[in-house]
Amino acid sequence: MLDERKAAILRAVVEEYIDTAQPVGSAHVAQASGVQVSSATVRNDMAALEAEGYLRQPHTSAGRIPTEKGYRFFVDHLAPPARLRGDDAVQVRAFFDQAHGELERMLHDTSRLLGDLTHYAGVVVGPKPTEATIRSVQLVGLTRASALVVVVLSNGVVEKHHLDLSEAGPTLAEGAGEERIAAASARLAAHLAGTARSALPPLGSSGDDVVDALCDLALRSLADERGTEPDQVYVGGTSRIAQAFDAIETVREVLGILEQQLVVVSLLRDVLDRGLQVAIGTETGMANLADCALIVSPYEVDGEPAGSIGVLGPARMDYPQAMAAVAVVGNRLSQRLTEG
Amino acid sequence: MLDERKAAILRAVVEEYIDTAQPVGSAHVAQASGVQVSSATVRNDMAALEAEGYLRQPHTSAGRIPTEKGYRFFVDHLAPPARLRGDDAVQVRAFFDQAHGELERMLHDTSRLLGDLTHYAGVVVGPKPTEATIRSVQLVGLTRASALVVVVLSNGVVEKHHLDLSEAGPTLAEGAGEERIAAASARLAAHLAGTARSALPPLGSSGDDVVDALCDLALRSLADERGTEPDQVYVGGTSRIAQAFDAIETVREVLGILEQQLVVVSLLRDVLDRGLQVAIGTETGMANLADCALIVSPYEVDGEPAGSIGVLGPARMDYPQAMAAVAVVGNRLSQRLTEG
DNA sequence: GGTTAGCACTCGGTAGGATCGAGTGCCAGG
DNA sequence: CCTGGCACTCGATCCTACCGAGTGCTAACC
Repeated sequence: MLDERKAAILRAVVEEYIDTAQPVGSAHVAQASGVQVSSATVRNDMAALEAEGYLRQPHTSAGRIPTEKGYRFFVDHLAPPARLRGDDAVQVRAFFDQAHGELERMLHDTSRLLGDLTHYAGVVVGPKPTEATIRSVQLVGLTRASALVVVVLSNGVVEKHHLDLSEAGPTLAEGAGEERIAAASARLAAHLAGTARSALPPLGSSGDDVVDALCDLALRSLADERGTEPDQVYVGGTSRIAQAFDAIETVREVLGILEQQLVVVSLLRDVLDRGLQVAIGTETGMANLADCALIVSPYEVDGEPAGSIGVLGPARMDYPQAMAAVAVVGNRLSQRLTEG
Repeated sequence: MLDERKAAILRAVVEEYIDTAQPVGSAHVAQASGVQVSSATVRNDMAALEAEGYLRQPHTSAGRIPTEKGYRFFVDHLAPPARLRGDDAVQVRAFFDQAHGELERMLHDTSRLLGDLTHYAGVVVGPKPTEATIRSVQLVGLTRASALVVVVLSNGVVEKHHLDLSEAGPTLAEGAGEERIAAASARLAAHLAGTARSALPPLGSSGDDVVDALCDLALRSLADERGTEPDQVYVGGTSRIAQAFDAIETVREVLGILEQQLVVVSLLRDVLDRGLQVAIGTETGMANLADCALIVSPYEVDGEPAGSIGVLGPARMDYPQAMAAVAVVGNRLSQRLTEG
């Protein structure tokens, strides 16, 4: 563990570097509040901090910048627990007061909110669709050969699945009139209402072949999509990435990653699984994110963990502020999704 | 109008510049196929082309690069009409063969497809929700104090609207049991099925105050959201923007624009309204897109113009290839959305 | 022993200067 | 009207000198 002065010096270096993006010299640190010794002493301690792996020099005769370990120590032990800035808090409140309508839209806008608050990229992973019970099922005919299964889940999610009636043979396409579809719809509704989305019970025969075929098609479509349905991911504020980094190469890499939804999902999940709230550099598990840091938080619906939100920015991000933002938005979101 | 040789020279310059992003000198052009004169002659013609505004020199004693006018002439008169490359055609075919499921997902994936095909950013603007008739309406209770109106439109779009029952006074929240909700649901369905989404007829009294209140709440929610529902916009392949430009400043600006959905919608609409298929530089109407070009195409559902797709890239984009990609994807998308 | 002032040293960043070469405009001859 | 030739331009590149922020070390100090 670091003694008090070394910790204060590390903290000063991290804060200064986050602010200026320039290597920090001993003279600056000596002037920093909280450090009351001469620059020579600071130099000695900085050399020690470098030996212990908290700092490094980009090159001889330059100031120090934090290493991953340095940021980690800062986050774990030095970062002043922050409240949200006044007008940010107002913005969050306003957002969730006004938020309404579709879940997707809300999650999408939440990712933007995170981006706006932190000036980094906001990420939201939608709740897993399997964690809910079925509230209502409805079969709606669209054209002669196509219909839609609409499923409402208890968490407010609405799924829809296209059915191609001609797929199941000409008989079905011909024979399925309004009444038959209505019958199948009623049958499905009665059969599935209240069951878990992830466990669809098999359905017996009704005596009408066409109705049975329709129900069967719908059921199979629901079962099919269950596994293949990728988690919804919303990324807001990608342009902040271009603002946070000077090297265009880094921008390219990070944007490329944010575009791969599967990667983003597993990235957040991995970090949460390791019990982390903040992943710095290689802690993210992705080589391309070496210069980045990720702040994650799960959110809940009805007390159950549902999905996660996060912020991706440069390793030299304003951790206190960003952590506060993610925490507050996560809480508010849980609250908003739980109350109904 | 340009004589044949000048046109060939302009074409060679544009193609070379698109390829290399370097100013093109007379010697290169003289070697180009289609130009059989010496570099001195090319120089004379290039000076003339510059005087007429088709080319410009970044600085004295450098090669020429096309101006907006130069690109425009190239697109209008010189661009060889292109077919899609073989494997791209395969990719498009595979995409639309496999495409299924929700409309939103499909449009979202289409924007990615455009990005993949062209290596620029793909943009898709969703169909306007008002252009359809209502196929089915259903009211589903979620919790004691909240319910969901689910509306299926004839074009396959599924709208959902949250209702906050407590908003309408405690009476409603208390008095609305399963049966009342079902009654209201049936009443709404019977009343609205077949009507146009944009013209909701008023609803008379049913004799039950609670049911009436529920119907009223649902109807008002539908009417409310009609106007405020912004057009859905999907942008895919934003990382291509970072790859297409060297100047990080440009990347920042373009990404910033692509994040503003309203701006993107009106951008595409404006360009289409002016009857353009390609907007180059200032033709886009946005100062920040001076170095960009935009290719747009409308798509149709059931023969009616529904939305638009596009590709945003650098002014020095591969116009023939990108135009072919946008055209093909637009047609395929129309076809896919029309067939059911 | 820990702290500090002093000092020699390092080395990236910047500015000035020379050089190179791709590319031009122009002219004279075919 | 086209072309070879030629003087000229000017960004890009390389080199050098220099500056100064910052370091490590040592010797004095409390």
